[in-house]
Amino acid sequence: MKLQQLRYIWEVSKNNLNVSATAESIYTSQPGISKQIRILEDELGIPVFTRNGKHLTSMTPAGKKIIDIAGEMLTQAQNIRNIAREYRDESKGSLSIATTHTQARYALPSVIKTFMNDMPDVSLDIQQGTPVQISEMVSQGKVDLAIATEAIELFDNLVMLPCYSWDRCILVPKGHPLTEIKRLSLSDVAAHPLITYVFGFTGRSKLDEAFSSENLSPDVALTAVDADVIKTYVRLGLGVGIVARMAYDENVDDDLVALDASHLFGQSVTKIGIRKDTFLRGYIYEFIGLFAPHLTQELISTAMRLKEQGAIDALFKDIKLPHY
Amino acid sequence: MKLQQLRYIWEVSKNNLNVSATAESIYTSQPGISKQIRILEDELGIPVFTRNGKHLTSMTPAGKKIIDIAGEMLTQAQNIRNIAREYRDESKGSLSIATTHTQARYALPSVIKTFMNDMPDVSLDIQQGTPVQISEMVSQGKVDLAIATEAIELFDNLVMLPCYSWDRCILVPKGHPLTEIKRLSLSDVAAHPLITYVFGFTGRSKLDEAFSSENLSPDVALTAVDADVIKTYVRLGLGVGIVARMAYDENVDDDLVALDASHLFGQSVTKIGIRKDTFLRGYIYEFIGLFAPHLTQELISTAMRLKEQGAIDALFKDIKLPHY
DNA sequence: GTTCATTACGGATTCCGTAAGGATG
DNA sequence: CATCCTTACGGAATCCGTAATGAAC
Repeated sequence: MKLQQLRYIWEVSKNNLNVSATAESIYTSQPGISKQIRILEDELGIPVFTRNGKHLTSMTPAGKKIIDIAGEMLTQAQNIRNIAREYRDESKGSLSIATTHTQARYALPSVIKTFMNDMPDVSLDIQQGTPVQISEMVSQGKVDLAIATEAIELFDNLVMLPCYSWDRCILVPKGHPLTEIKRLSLSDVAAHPLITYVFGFTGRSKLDEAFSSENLSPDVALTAVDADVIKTYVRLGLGVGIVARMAYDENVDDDLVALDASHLFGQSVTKIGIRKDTFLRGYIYEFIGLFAPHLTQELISTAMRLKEQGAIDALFKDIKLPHY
Repeated sequence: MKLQQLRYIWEVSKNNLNVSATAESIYTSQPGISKQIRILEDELGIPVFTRNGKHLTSMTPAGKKIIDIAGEMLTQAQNIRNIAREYRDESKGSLSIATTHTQARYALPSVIKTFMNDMPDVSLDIQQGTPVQISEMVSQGKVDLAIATEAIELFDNLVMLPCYSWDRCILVPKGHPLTEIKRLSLSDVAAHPLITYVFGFTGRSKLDEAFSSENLSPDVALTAVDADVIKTYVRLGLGVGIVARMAYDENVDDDLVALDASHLFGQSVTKIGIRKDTFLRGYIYEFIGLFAPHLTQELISTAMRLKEQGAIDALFKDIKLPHY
């Protein structure tokens, strides 16, 4: 049994059982993969894949289990390489982050500036996507970290670290009737057409919960994936915006008024997602610490270890999160 | 990185960093191991071992971590082989058990007879040792199961499955003064020289606890590792024996009297120990089920998964154990 | 007829053994 | 001087690419 062979069956399983496509994706020859898979199957004495003539049609039950374990072994092999690199040169390496527009635009810039200054030899790579996409990316090991408010909990090979909680505000143009009201109610807001985040984005679910709990069905005139777009349409007078508080900058957005809405909708929590079984380089702890100072290396390591169970829930229950 | 290389560093670490001894133990040449270790270190870019001239003196910090992970990977490789064998021929294979004299002599025979009848193609192998030795053996993967009352809990890579609880009895020759007493007390017993198990064996610790909780320090005249030896000396009139109840057979031991001692000493629980990260063949579940019917495949699998945490304690708290 | 996996084959590499060399205690 | 690891070297096995073959859709 060779690591290479395990890698091949694993890659083939991730490529719809298409050996040719797999060969291309990992830059090797197709017969090479075929051959090695055959050798492995011979050694194990069972087929890993079922074949119809010359096509791979499915995985055998044993094959499924074997491929799962192979995947874990490949992760561990990568961990060994990462440990070696960590000890070889602590400060060099790369860090890839997948996140949403909201984080990339408002929460991350200051953190990234500091990080790039502190760790000049780490190359950073920020990918953007929907919460589900970025969770998937980290789940598959294509990036190191996911930062999002939604969806991370859907992947159970991810450890979820709460970073900070935040509130929403209502954005209206100056002179809008809502600015006259001292303390907004949900029905005040629901009386106007709304402009807010697309479903599945940036805590949108909290909004829906709040309205439906009061049996309100507001007119959502327009949805967008990011606050900049929402602001643009608010400026055009198409409705009132509901965005994360941190998306309002009184210097830049001085033609708009941000009305406090923290009492209307529950707080949302932005989290970091990490694959539970990976070795984390020192500078990754560094980065997380900059983003969420309460997440010490100690705490993160414990969370990774506890992840196997629901036991992890208890770990964060006494932690006071920063609030924005 | 090759699995072979990982195996070499792992084996060397288990052989006091002696490459020659390692080579002998795994039937290969010493330069072969040296070479592969060097190649691995070159690839990783860091030394795994520290060297003083030509002697390996210790593991580097990175090396320690790497060897740990390598050990896990080797276990997983073995799991893959076991899965393959399981699907190839469910009923063939081997099962090795390490246990104590008490189990091998009194608790296991009927189970083993049934098992060998049910699974004629599984070759059984029973090893005997002290509780610590057998726990070590299963911890290192040299046997599949450990069965003992003591010591299993000391190894934290073992899952511990409670099998049955049992009581002790006091063995005396016929006509011994203790047979006159209706309900024995601890001080009654402590008035005579005692013959019982060696420390660290077969629930001996429960005995010590019981006596010391009443501030009694009995005269332990003789200790032995097994009940047969103890019985022999009781027959010679050298003292009263304290043995597991199951060790008294009224047919064979009709020259002795067994006095109930279940109220004097706490119950002991015999457990099975299994390495937490191994794949279990079907017939292993079969065997465990014969030994302890409440241990279903379902329950065992859950226990293995929960082992990572203390969470496992909760799993068995509502299970009613068989009692002997 | 296109897509896809297997078989065939040759060259380069790797692996592993024996033998010799040099350091440690 | 006995023990132990490293280096040197040669034969065997392995790996991986290209080219040809044949089955599936």
